[in-house]
Amino acid sequence: MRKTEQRSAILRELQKRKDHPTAYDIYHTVRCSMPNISLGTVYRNLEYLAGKGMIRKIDSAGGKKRFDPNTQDHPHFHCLECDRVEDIPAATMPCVPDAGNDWPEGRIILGINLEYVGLCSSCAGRKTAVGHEGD
Amino acid sequence: MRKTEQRSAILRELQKRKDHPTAYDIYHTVRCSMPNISLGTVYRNLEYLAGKGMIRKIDSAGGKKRFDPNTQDHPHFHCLECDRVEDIPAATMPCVPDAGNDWPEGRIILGINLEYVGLCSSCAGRKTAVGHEGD
DNA sequence: TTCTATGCAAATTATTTGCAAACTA
DNA sequence: TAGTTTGCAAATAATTTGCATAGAA
Repeated sequence: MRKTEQRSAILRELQKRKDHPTAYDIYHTVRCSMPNISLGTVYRNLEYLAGKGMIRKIDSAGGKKRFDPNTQDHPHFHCLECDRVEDIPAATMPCVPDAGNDWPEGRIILGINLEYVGLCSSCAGRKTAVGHEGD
Repeated sequence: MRKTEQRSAILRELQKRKDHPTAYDIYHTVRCSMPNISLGTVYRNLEYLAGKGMIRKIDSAGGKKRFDPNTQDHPHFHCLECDRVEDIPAATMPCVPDAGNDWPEGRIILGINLEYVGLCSSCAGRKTAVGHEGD
């Protein structure tokens, strides 16, 4: 593992964000201070860092992969309206039957992804407050 | 909504499977009895049926979308080794705080996706039974 | 110097879309 | 007949990969 400006910049950028950026999002931002960085490098580093367990890759609904600087198991919330992904406090994680150990039928659970889908507060407010059901 | 042979065949095929096929998997199978069906038709119908709530689309880890004839909220298990997706009885679903209603910070929860990742029984057995950690 | 990481572009993979023809109601 | 659905192929979108060169140890 070599320490490169690119890798540091990518990690630093991800860590300062609370939204859950895609590789392209990171690329787009890091590019401001590092105009020559390539999308491929961003993808490679994000993948690398996730492999090292320094960040977490989340497969949220919607196709694209997103990244999270928080490597601890915690739920996410995906808004169907604005497509944003928010964090949900880990306290609401399911009552996992022996995560990390054997489990029903001999499986070995290594991780959990819990995603709630629905409408975020802004989008929900916009729909229920006034009563415009008809969108 | 018009009833076409293709749509029926796709739905029928999905309903008879317990694995969680991708659009291509369905296409590949349905093709045996309906050689001219196109991938586009499979994608369109799967999307259509999911929209109608007749089947469920699941965004599992790994990039491709998979489909499930069971529309009820229930957990899935994704094997990191063989990439298979299995069903987990709904009984192990998390203790959801008012799913379907408002929730922390004004969100409205419409659905839940719970995915456990790890090693399925076969893959787990292969790794722990003999003690071949190296691989 | 040695070998990893980068930039760039081409290559893949998954999914979507346009359009004329086929088919259902 | 009227309007939906299909097949085919081209178009997108997201991600990966090959390769020569720049850069870190």
